Formats: sequence, structure tokens, C-alpha cells
Amino acid sequence: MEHRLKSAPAPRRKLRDADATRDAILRVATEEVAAKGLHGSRVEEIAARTATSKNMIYYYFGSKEGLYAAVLERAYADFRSAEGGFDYDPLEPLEAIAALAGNTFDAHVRNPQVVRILMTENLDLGRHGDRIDHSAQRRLVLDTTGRILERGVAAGVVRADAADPLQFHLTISSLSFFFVGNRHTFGRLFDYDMAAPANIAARRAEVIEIMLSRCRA
Amino acid sequence: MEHRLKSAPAPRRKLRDADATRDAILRVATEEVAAKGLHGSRVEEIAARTATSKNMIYYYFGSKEGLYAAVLERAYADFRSAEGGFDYDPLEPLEAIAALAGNTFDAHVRNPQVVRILMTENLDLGRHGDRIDHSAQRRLVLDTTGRILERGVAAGVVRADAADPLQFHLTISSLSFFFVGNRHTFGRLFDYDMAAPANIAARRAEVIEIMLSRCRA
Amino acid sequence: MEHRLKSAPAPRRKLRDADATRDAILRVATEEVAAKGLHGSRVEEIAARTATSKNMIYYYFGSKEGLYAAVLERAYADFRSAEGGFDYDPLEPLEAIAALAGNTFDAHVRNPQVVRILMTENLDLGRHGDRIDHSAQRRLVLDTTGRILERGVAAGVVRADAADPLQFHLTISSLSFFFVGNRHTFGRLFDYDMAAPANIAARRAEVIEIMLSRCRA
Amino acid sequence: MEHRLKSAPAPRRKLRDADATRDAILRVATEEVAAKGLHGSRVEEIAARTATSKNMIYYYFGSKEGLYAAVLERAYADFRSAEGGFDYDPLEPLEAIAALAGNTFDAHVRNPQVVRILMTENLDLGRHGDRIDHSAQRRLVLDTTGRILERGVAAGVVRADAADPLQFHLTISSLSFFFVGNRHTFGRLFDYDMAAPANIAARRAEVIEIMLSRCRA
DNA sequence: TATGAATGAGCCTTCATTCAT
DNA sequence: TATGAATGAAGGCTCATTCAT
Repeated sequence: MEHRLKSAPAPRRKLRDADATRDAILRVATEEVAAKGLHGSRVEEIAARTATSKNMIYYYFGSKEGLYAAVLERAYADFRSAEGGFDYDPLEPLEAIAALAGNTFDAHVRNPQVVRILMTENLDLGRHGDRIDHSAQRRLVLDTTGRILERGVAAGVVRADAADPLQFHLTISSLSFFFVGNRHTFGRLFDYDMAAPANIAARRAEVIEIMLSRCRA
Repeated sequence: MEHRLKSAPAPRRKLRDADATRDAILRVATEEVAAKGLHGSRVEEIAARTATSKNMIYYYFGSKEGLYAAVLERAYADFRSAEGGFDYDPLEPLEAIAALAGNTFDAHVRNPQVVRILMTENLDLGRHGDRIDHSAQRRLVLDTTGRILERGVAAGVVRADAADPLQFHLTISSLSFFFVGNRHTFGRLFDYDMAAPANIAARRAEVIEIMLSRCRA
Repeated sequence: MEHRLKSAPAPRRKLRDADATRDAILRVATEEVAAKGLHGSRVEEIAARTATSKNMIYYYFGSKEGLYAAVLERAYADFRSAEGGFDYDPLEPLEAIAALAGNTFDAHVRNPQVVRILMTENLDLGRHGDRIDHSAQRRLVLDTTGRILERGVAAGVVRADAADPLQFHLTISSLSFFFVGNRHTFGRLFDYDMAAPANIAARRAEVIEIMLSRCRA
Repeated sequence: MEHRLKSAPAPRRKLRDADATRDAILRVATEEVAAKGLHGSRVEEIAARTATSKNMIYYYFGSKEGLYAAVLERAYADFRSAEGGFDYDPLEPLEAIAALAGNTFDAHVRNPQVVRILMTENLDLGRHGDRIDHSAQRRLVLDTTGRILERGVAAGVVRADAADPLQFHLTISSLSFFFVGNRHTFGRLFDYDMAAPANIAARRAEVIEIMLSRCRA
């Protein structure tokens, strides 16, 4: 109910809700890790940017590593929900390929933090990801991609040698991920602003064309 | 036996040679930074793995950042020499494209350290690369790629809309870089060993096919 | 005997009391700075002489400089309370001058640490003192001195040209400060023990006589 | 001989003269020690500001302490020559007292570096001065002062109880030294510019008057 | 005499983590 | 749940000093 008895003392602190506290920490930690990497982010700073204190991080996550593992897991989940949720069945195979490519590219552009966290994880040799169960996401991706490609092959519009879902996904991931993750080095090397909307749009079209060219029978 | 004739008593290699010392530090630092990133690598560790002591790092590079800048610069140079040095003029345009793609892919596979250092630099927002003059490398890459594509268009074997050297280079870079740099996350996600020679060879062929498909008229 | 009844087992004093810890650090730091100056004192040493560890210095004072600033501020405060707290109104003007001179001299002799800290601060070009608000102490000194001198002039016992409170205070400060601060150089130069009670007493009388001579109408 | 055969190569470095090198080092070291104290000055910096290299300091002075000892000794010598060199015999006793006071005050104002070095030495508990033979300077000071005061007493213009040369010298030293050495703390405390020529002149007159008042019969 | 290279000890500072309440 | 105080181990950096030439 919405009303509160007058005698009830106003809640002194902002967060008396365990989940809310946990989430707040996780959100801030994600930003910090994305911005500075695992080794560059500081427990102190994460705590300072939260309404709670440093000890809560240990209370909820056990250690800095534990917090990072949670950050990583959420990053994967974010990606999953950004990439998933589309129904490609109503589309013609080649239209579906174009849509899938565009959506994947967009998911990366819209989640640079996730890209950065995955880079951090790679620099750390994937030490933390092995605790995560990837089977669901793996199946989702391969199923979605596989169905489209199979339909295309069956319809004679997709080359049979392009129908490997893993290679397909690896290609579109590479094209999307690199564009976001290597902004600074590649952009500077070629004096090319990879955050400019016009350049993003142009690259998006090119990525779609690359995928179509590879697949088209 | 206790004594050893003529065997030098582990002279702890007093270098007394500026260039040798500097190079030794730089080499070890490159490995450390590649393995652990800028923030993860320790000056102490780098010194310990060198014949010299911690101070020499400051003597020659001024600071940890200065050392990192030197590491980064050398990484760029390494890449340049790995990618350059090929003459594509004798080849037919499409053959040249295939060769260029294969060589670029190989350069990445053979230099995972450089890939990792560039990832570190990206995580650091490219803060150090701005001191480096990239104009020579930029021209080299765009000239090489541009000449091949122009010849292809002129010969009618390359699509005019695929002849942008920057997009072309961005594509082949993405495909090569991601394959090496995201080994751990992507590989684990799909239970796919991206360091296995067979998988590397297969992917190499696929990358070449992607580039050809996109360009072929 | 080996055991001692009821004697606490050297509990290494876990303070858990912010003010007590802060004060303990400040007290030790004052001694160290007085003994060795800002640059000569070591954070390590200060920590070692405290029940706490090095970090607490940074926890409470932020930096070595911050600690020094606190030491300096307390030194000024110590001086203020040592010099203040006297009521000269009941005394005849010349008696008041003698009392003021004697008290100021005594304040210096009793607080050689403060003298040394002020010397350190002067060697550092007064870099830290500018953050301190001196207005209260300034007014206190000038008011106290001014009132005495004015009464003396009004009573015809003090020369009008000696009634400048700033000059008066500068004179008595010089005479007192130098006697404590330059013990080692002046004392050695003239083989004169400036810490010997008899010499202190003699000099005290001389200082009073100097002030009276200058002021007497 | 003055001429040099044409075949003789021009001297490559600036200083091939031992004494010149030694003096150059000593001069720079004096400035550094005066500016930053013994602990604050750096061997590296002193060397950098000299035409020679760091090793020369050790070649000529053995250690940083040895260099400091030389600096201190030269500081004493500078003071001696600044204070000495006057002949007070031609003057009336009270005129001589005024002249002596003024000269001493001027010597301090003109040699703030020496003042600072003596402060450093005091902060170091006079650890280095004990190697210096002060007897000559001691005699000079006491003789000069003593003769003036004796003449004054004999002439009936100086009070007998003011005729102690040590006390006299201590007084004028205090007044002069403090004015230069405590510029920063005293000046800031009272918002009083102790480097301003007008204030210096006024204080000089006051110091003379103080000495005269004390002595005058 | 003179120099660039090298050293070892130590300095200020920071960090992840835990304790006591 | 929550917090301020405390810790121990390092981490980056500097300094006086010496070696080899």
C-alpha cells in the first residue's frame, strides 16, 4: 500500500534493500571496469560512487574478483538480450541475413561498455569466463543463425559453403566488435572518427553488404 | 664435484651497454604488457626478469608510462614490418587481394603480443598513441591496398563500390584482429579452439573468401 | 619471575578511536619534524613510532605534506596558547612590558620544537602557512602589546617613538627566537651553552632590560 | 707561454681547471642548500646545474655531506668578511655602536643565503660545524665589540652593565638574523613585507636605536 | 680528470581486504 | 545490514653512491 503511518521514522539511508544495493554496486562496477579495466578500477572508487560503503562490496561479492565475475556475467547477459529478441522467420533469407547483421552491429555500437569488458576479459586470458555456463547463449546464437542459413540454402539463395553458422557468427562478430573496440587505435591511425554517426551508418551498410556478398548464391 | 674449471662464476651479466640494456628492458616489458596489460604489469617484475635493476627502467624510460609508450611504439613498428614487405604488383588483382588478406591474417596470428598491446591501448582510450606519428604507416597501408583495388576496378574484376581502401583495410583488420584478440571469450563461448592450427587454417581460407566475395565484380 | 599478575599482555594498543589515533600520529610527527625537518623526517619512522601503521597517516592526513600542514598549524596554536593567557592590565606599564618580555622569552625556551618547526617552515619559504588563517593571532598580539604601550605613553613612562606594537613584537620575538633556534651555531661559535639554566636566566634578564631600555621615556 | 701551436686541438670541455670546477660546484651547491636545505637538495640537480657531471662532486668532495660541510664553511667565511673589514676606532663610541649595528644588520640582509644555511645547520643540530675552527672569528667579533664598549664605558657614555661583548653581539645578531630568516612566517603572520626596502630601512633604524638605548649611559 | 651506466636501499603512496561495532 | 577504522603487502619512483672506461 502506498501510505505510511506518520509515526514511522523516515528511512535514514537511501538503500535498505539488499537487491537494490547489490544492483547499484554492480552498475557502478560495470562502468568502472569498462572504463579502466579490472586492474585499473579501484574498489574504493566503486564504493565512493555508490550510496553504500566499501564493505558492502565484500559482503555481497566476496572479493574484487567476485565483483568482476558478476560484472562479466551481466555483460554477457546484456549482449544476449541485445542480440536476441528478434524473429527472423517472417523474413526472406537474404533479408534475414541483412537484418541479423545490422542488429548485431547495432548491439555492439549501443553497448561499448560490454565490448570493453570483453576485451578486459580477453586480456585476462578468459580466466573468469570459465565459471559461466554459456550453453544457452551458444545454442541461441547457432540456432538463430543456422535456421536462416539453412532456409537460404534450401531456397537456393545462399551458397552452401557459406552456411556454417559458427563462421558466419564469427565474421559478423569480428566486424562489429572491432569497429567499437578498436576505435582509438584504428581511428587514430587513419584519422577516422569511428564514433561519428555518419561513419557508423556507412560502416553498418558496408558490414551488411559484406555478409550478403559472402552468402549470396 | 664442487669446483668447475674455467666455468665463469655466473657473472650476472653486467651489461655496460646502453642499447643492449634498453632493448632488454623493452623486450621484457613487451611480454609483460602483452600478458597483463599496462595496469597489470609490474615494474618490479619487469626489472626482475631483466639482467638489470628497477632503476634502469627509470633511467632509460623515465616512468612506467614512458616505458609503455616505447612498448606501444615498437608494437606498431612490428606490425608495420610484418604487414609490409610484400610486392603485390606482379599478381592479378584478385590474386593480390587474396594474398593481401592472407598475409594480414598471418601477421596477426604470428604476433598475438602486438594484438594484445593494441587492446590494452584501446582500453586506455588510446591515450599514448597520440604521440606517435602514424602518417607513414597510414600512407603505406592505403597506397598498397588502393593500388590493388584500382587495378581490379580498371580490369573489370573488382566492384567499384568495394574499392574504398579504408573500408577494405578495416574489414580485413577486423577479421584478423578479432580472431586473435578474442580467442578466450569467443572460443570459450562456442567451445572452439582458436589456437588450433586446423581451425586457424580453415578460418584463414574463410577470411580470404570473405574478402574476395565482397570485391569480385 | 616470569609471569606478572594482572599486567596486560602488551596489547599493541588497537586504538579503534579516530581522534586518539590522529592525535598520536600528530604528536609523533611533530617530534620528528622538529627533529629533522620536513624533508628529513620519514613517514616510515613516524608510523613506526606510533601504535598504528603507515597507512593511517594517509587515511587521516592524505599525504606527508598534509601531515606537515597539520603539524605546522598545531605549532602555531601551541605558541598562541603559550604566549596568550596573561592579563597585563593590572600591572604598571613598565612592569607589564617586563612581564610580557619575560613571558615571551619563556614561551620560546619552553617550546623549542615549535621554534624548530617554524624554522623548517621558513626554509620552505612559508609554503604551507598561507593556508592558515592568522588573523586571530595577529589581532591578539597587536592588541595586547598595543594596549600596554599606549598606557605607557599616556602615563608618560614610555617614549612615543617606541610605541609601535609591530616593531616591539618583532624585537622581542627576534631576541627570544634566535636564542632558542640558533643554539647550535651561535653557541658553538662562542663556546657558549645556550641550554644551561644559568645562561638562560641571565639572557632572560638581559632581554627584559633591552625592552625596557628601548621603551623607557 | 701564451701562444699555442695550431695543431693543438681546442679544449673540448669548458672546465679543465680543477679549482674552477670545484668552485663552480660549491657555488651551485650553496644556492641549492640555501634554497632547499641539506635534505631537500639533490646531488643530481647540483651536478646538472654545473658544467660537469655528478661524479665530480664525489671526486672533489667525497660525499654529499662533504659538499655540505664545504658549503657551510664558506658560508661562515662569507659572513666573516661581510661583518669584518670595518675600522671603528676613528668613531666616537656611540657612533661606533650605531655603525656596528647597522653594518651587522646590512650583512644579514645582503646575505640571506648564509642565513638560510645557518638555519639548516641549526636544524641539523650543528652536526657539521664542530669540524670548523671558529676561534679566529670568535676573537675578531669579541675584540671588535669589546673595544668599542670599553671605550664607551671609559668615556662615560656607555652603561657598565651593557658592556658584555657576548650579550651585545647576541642581541644584534638576533635582531638581524631573525629579520632575514623569519621573513616568511613572521611576515605572513602580520601581513608585513620584510623584503620591502622601506620596511628594511625602517627596521634598520629601529635596530640601531635598540642597541643605543640599551648601551647609552 | 671526466663520463655514461649501473646499483641497492629506501621513500611516499596505494590497494584489496578485514575488524569491531 | 551497515560503517569507520585498521592492516599488510606491494607499487611506482628517487636518491646517494660507485663502476668501468
